[in-house]
Amino acid sequence: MVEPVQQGGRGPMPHGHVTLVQVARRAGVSAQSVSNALNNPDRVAAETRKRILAAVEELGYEPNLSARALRNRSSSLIAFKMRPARPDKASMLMDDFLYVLNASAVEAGYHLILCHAEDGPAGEIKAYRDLLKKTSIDAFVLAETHRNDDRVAALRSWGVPFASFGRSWDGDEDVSWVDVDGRAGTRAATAHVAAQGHTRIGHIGWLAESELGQDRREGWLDACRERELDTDLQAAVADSLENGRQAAHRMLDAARPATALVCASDTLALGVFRALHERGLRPGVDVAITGYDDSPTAALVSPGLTTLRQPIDEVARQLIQAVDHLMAGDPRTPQHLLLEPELIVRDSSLPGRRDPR
Amino acid sequence: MVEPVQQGGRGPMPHGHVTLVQVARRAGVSAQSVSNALNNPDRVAAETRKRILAAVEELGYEPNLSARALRNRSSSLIAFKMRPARPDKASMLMDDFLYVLNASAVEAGYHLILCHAEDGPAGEIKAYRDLLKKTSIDAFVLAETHRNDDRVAALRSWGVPFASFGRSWDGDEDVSWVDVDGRAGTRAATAHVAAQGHTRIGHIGWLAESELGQDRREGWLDACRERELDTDLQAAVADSLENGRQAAHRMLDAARPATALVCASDTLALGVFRALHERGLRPGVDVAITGYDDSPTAALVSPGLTTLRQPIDEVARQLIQAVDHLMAGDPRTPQHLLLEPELIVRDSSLPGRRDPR
DNA sequence: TTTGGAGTTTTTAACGTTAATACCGAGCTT
DNA sequence: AAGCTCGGTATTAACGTTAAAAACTCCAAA
Repeated sequence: MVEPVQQGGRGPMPHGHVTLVQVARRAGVSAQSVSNALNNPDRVAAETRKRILAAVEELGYEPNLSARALRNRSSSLIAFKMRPARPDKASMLMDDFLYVLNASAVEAGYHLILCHAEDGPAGEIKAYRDLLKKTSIDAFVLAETHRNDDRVAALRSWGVPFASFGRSWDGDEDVSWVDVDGRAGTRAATAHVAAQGHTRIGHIGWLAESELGQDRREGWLDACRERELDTDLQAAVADSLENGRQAAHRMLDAARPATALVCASDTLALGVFRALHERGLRPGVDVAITGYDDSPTAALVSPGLTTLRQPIDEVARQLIQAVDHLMAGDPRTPQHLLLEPELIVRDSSLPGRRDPR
Repeated sequence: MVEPVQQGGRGPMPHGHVTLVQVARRAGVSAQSVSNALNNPDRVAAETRKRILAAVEELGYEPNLSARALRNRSSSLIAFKMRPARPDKASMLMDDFLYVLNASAVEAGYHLILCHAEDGPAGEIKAYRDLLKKTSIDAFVLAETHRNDDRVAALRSWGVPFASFGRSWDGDEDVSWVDVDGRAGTRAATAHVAAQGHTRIGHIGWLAESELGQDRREGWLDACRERELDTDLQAAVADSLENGRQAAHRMLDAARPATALVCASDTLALGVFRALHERGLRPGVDVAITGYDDSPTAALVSPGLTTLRQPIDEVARQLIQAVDHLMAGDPRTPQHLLLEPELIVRDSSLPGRRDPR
């Protein structure tokens, strides 16, 4: 594919692909020695190695991954499956996550290949299997694990290394995962509004089936209990703007209405914004609001939305490190890593200063 | 990598990878005949072919892509480079684009592999080159092309098929591209607010260097001229919330202030929201606003932001089709395809109905 | 002088696939 | 009957790499 290129200056650029054999000829050794010089440096004499590396440099040699994959059954590919973007959601940072995941993968000497599956969990497993059949994949990265995740079972039964963004909710110690402490995050958000003097703090969270939602709810409960505040204002709904809006109306219509609403997502929080808008109330000034995720939207709305920023960059980096360790047979694996989200305070939770202009 | 799996029911699932030779043995033919049965059906007798396909089915054979890549110098991989997500921007739909790009790629028998480059344009080209050196890539998909794009020159000089999201601004007819008609979109948005009776319509657009920004500005100019409206209210700024905010203040402070603002991005439009918020004015009711992109945020803010939705799903599909055609040596290539964005009308551009509740 | 390594390098073979070629028999032509 | 074409199939070789084994060199120990 790569044709003769006038790369301008800087050494001769030979045409076509440079192979081991060409490097070997140049250095006056066998192909195997070149391979060894690169992969098992201690097997070649220092002097020879220097000569070989010079030749590698000079010819701009890069090992061919297909050949290597064929021979070694390891492709230096890490697979990841994206979800379809739901239009309603406040953009899930997938974007950024994927970028860093890829960057980290490349840095560690891998490449990211995307996986695609049409339908539900069974389809996803089939997709993994098909991918494995046709091109050896070194490892998988999973996202959004849930209780009794079939994907985990499948990958494990195939003996393929993987790490998941999302802890193993069924307490399976044998899985490498990285996750964000939603409970601590929500507790921090709740503590923050409590510190503003609020005592009627409602929580708009996800359905009870959602482990993630339950985790976040616990944080709110923790903070309320620590302060002996009421915990009667809570909603468990599916994640959508409309549900957030309706839940907010309910909590503001209550006999003793909420003065602050802690939400399990930015999407829900923006639903609260809408409800306030409809009632002629002002976010922050009249009712304190916090979201979760620090989606791009949170920074862009007026007033800005107080929210929790997940360290997704770090999550991505650690996931790659985790699979890398797994592949290297690191004895300290499996790794478990629970990261803290960061509270980003904006005007939606602050009573004061309006119209800075 | 794939270990013995109890797949439960449905035929014997042999362990390890199934190879051509195994299928051949099962069907009582040579390996080459199996290969032909799959790749050159007309070279084998119908009867034999049937027997072979049965064996393929039965054993669940999938050709090994590494071996194929090695032999054919074609990997069925399509490479795409993501940009880092800019925090300030209203999420660029990359998410969705990438999802559909991958889905289409898989549907067409390819896989998407992500590319990573640290620094600017030179780094990107180097990344492409490195990738090509180590694993044959069938094609590239580029995004955000600009005038005199070095990447285009490089890929062409290497003879690698590629298609770009973004027309060839320098009028190079020899490139396959898919793009969205920003001019038509902005014209439609401007016409829409004009139809609401606005006559002082300002435009907040991007810097003149940006071909994309210039294209969108033309649409606004078109619509204004068609109606003989003033075109004195315009700003050319970098894409950020803050710039949008400042530009809006300027246009509202003018001797004859704007009553409607057509923006080149949702990010800028949200800057306008903020400016109005600071002035105690209401989007839609007091000043009509339109954005561009239909980012998730546009639907979530209150009031909803009128904006232009790019058919990115279609763009992604067409890009894959374009590279597919290129690889197939389709004589109708290169393809050029200019798609129309869709105006999404929300309350930010409508005077009436407040507080539906 | 032989033996035995240790250290270094080369040779061989294989990973799974497919283009190119060789082979084979049936049906033609001359 | 010899020669030819042709549809169908099998054989060979090669893509670039690396594990495994073989070979060679040098030197210390027996």
